[in-house]
Amino acid sequence: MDNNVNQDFMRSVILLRSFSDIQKNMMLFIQRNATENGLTVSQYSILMTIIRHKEITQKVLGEEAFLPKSTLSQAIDGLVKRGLLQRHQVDGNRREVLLSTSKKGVDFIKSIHTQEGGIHQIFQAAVETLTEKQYDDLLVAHLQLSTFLEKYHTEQGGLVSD
Amino acid sequence: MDNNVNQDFMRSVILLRSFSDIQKNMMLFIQRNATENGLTVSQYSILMTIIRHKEITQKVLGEEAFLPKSTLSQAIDGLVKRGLLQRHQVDGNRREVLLSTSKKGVDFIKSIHTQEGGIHQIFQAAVETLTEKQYDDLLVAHLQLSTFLEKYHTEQGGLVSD
DNA sequence: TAAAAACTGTTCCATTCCAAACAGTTCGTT
DNA sequence: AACGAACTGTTTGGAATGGAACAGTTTTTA
Repeated sequence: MDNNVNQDFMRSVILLRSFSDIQKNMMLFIQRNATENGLTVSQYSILMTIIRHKEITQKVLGEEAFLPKSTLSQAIDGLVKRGLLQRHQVDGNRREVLLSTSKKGVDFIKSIHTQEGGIHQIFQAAVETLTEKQYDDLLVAHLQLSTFLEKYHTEQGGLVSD
Repeated sequence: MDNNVNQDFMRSVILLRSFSDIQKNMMLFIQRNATENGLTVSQYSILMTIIRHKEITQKVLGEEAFLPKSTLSQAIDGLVKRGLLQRHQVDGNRREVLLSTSKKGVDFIKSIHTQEGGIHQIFQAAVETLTEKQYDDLLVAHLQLSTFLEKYHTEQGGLVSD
């Protein structure tokens, strides 16, 4: 019988939906939160990524934020024009562009973090309903899944030949 | 000291990133999987939602798939033109539209499910790296978070006044 | 040290997305 | 029944997205 096969399949579908539900719920908050602050979701991602680095090249930023370079280039343009980011040239490298947040940018990001009803506030409240153990287990399981998925990407498109 | 406040905040940020990582990894697969089959991501979502119902109205479909009705209307148009979905009128209700999959649609969805290197195949392999307990705990924790987030939505925009 | 290849970022444009305006239908009130 | 409000789905128009072509820079190869 293919009962096992079918059951494995169902387990995967159920978990996929579970992620999907959370993801879409979060996206609604993020989209609203971004729009309220005059940002696109891409720009929001960029800011949240860049804040974790002092400086970062566009290339690395694109990898971390999972954004195609064309989108990145345009989104950054908007942020620079608003004075939230700065572009630098690196000495001895006229190809790569270094990005960093301006004072104004840092303040702006902080204000988003603490915004009433923003994704960060709400998600923090949500996390507080979890026990320590639940939280830790969750991170471990997520990392396990993430690592697996990432491995498949690097195998260029998930095509595995023997 | 606000050490605790800060720590709570960090915990939430870390988990948010953890979800974000998985989400973006999954999106890469889904996007590729959709494009390969000539679908937009919205259309992909629609098909995956509709397959779990025999019939569904556009309104309900929109709620389950978290898609705005304008996007929905156009995405469905494409699917109907490709002969994957059918629109029906309900007797005694000339406003709502009932949607269902055609035979061709069902076959199409099945073929996506079993596609080599598709999100379903890869995610299933990923899920198999989890123990039963990890899997069950994951679902519980997700549901807990999902429920919390959903509650905030219905509170129309997360604004809570006393 | 040329020429070719690879690499980083920009520009272009066709497609997709979604808020808002709209059209038609149903419900509620009088 | 008639009016207005609410509801479901479509159309419209402007913005966001991302693949592909491109421009300039650096590295590799011959």
